Amino acid sequence: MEKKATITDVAREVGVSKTTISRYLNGSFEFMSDKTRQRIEAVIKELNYVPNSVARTLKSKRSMLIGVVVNTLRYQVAAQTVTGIHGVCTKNGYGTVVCCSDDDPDKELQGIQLCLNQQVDGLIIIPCLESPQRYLELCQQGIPVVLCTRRIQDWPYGCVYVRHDELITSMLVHLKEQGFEKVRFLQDVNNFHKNAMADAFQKGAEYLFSMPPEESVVLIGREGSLVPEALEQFLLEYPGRRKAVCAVNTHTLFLVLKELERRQIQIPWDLGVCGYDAQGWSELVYPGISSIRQPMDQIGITAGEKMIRCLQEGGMSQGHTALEGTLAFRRSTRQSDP
Amino acid sequence: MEKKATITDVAREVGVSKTTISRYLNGSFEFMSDKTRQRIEAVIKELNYVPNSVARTLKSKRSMLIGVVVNTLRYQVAAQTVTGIHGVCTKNGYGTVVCCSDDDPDKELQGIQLCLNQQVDGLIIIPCLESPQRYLELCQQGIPVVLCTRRIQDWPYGCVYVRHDELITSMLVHLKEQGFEKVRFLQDVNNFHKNAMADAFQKGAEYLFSMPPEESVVLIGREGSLVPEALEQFLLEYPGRRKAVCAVNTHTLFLVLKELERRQIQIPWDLGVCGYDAQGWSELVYPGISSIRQPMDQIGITAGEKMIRCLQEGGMSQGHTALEGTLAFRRSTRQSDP
DNA sequence: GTGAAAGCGCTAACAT
DNA sequence: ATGTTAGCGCTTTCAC
Repeated sequence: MEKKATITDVAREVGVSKTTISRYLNGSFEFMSDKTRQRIEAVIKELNYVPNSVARTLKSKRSMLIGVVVNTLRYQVAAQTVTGIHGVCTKNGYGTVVCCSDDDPDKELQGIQLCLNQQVDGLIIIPCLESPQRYLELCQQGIPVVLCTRRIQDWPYGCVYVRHDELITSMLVHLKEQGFEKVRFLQDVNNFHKNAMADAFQKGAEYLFSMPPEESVVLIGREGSLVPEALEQFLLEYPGRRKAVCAVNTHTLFLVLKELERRQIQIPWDLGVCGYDAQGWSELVYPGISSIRQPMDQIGITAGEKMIRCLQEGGMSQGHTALEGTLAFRRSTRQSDP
Repeated sequence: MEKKATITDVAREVGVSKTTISRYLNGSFEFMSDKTRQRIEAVIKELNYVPNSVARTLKSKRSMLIGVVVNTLRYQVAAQTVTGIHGVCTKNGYGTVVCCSDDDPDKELQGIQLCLNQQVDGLIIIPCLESPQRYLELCQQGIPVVLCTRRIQDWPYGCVYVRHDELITSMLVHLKEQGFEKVRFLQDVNNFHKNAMADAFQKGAEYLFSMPPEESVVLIGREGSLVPEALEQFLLEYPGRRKAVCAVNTHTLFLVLKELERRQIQIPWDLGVCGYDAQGWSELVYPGISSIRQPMDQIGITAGEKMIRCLQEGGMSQGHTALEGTLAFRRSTRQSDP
């Protein structure tokens, strides 16, 4: 367990000052003799020297680290986004510090602070707060921030999101076309992002199905424990009408399908079903479940690229990028043939 | 954009030396007057002072950071493990630096080095190499290492894994009992972990089904592009015999089911199907797919706890923990009733 | 009980 | 082309 070599060791061995070594490390060999350069190169290899980035960060205020604060890693959705971010960062020589907020504002703050404390050069956040204030303050401190996945009003810097309102509206139009008469959105928790989705749903349901807002959305809880009740109730409501539910995320969709199978509800006869699906399994579930899919990895990649760009150019991140999701219409929302 | 307060600011404001503040920060108030302590407390709050952990790390060689190097984040499996690790670390005041190896030994090394460079206090790794050497060297450098998910021979320190051989064997016994006569394991890539699983399958297939090893396993590629061919071939082989396939992971299982649906193959009549499933969707796919499930979050939690413990006690990580996976036998591997 | 002083390993003026 | 010097913000002997 030999001590790791430091810049001093290298300097001594080469016979120059630390400054010269530091210059070499930072790529300013413009005014450096070829001989010195080669000598340094050799000694570094020989001593197996790796610059200590903690010391480097302390002095230079640049850590080559990017902070990533996400709501969760548990589900495919965020994990893939992180994968995308991570890939881009690594490719550009940046490391990542990943924190989870669990959609708790306090935890989010802790995560952000942990990152700041590590002197991250930038922050990519899936925000759990609707108000941009907290994130704006970061920018005022000079830390570039890219927001992703969730859309925040009045955010003047870079962000990447998916147009859920369009996706949801298209799905509603499809349901209408297929002859459904009443619809219900199964929302798990009350956060601004899910609320925005529910909102789009309510608007569409009001316009297309003449449903009052309070009738088109139901909350089923973080773990989806209320899914059975929610379904039971919707099945009893509007007797004789053709009804369809839309699940807010993969997990909810899964629970819905499980419950419907348990109760032997016939899809789409007794009930039409659609929802967000990150994995594609909905395609395989009888009779083929219509789904909404977001390009998660693309969100991550785009967010990462935005961050890298603004880091290279200096300044804040820029530009809102709206990514397209995709809809798959399958037999679970067809009223025609089984 | 006010400058962040430093220990010097606090010391000046309180009217003591940096040393005293440092003592306060490190919790050695034993020899400190109550008055001083309270005064410091107040000033810290007033100045909104947060100790700079980079400086702290540089001096003390402890970063309160744990490095996590996983093969991927793309899939549920690893992402949940990371979630588990992250939760435990955060709870104990540690941050995490996450790196992906993509199962590439070079990238893994890069990840490890990035972590070391950030002076992580410990490393939790899903190893992509079968040989313990690289990981042992870390320990020799004094960095505690916990290996997880994949089992490495001759690893004397802490590790957490699942007994895949038992799970696979049980599944094979089940297949035998259900009257299947030939089986095939669909492996995606050739790494030591997947090979160990394939190995267990081959052993079991030889013993229970009298199949030579080369007949019981087939490689279908990282993206599973060979799934159609593999299935086609297996369906043609052993005419008249009852056959079943077992997929090495969720993605492969998904592809298998998709292809079988496309070809209108009747499960389990034409072919029995089972495999690893991380999400539970297999339950919903007709006719109910038998599955193997690993307790991913538990792996992460256990690994995290092992790390924390050895960090608190000083010394290396200890103990092999084998976690139990779970089997679900469903109609996709029943020969009796549909 | 508290403080002075010497760094940790590196960078960045400012020389030369 | 290269070196001198003064720190970054903190910890840690050792001294009082």
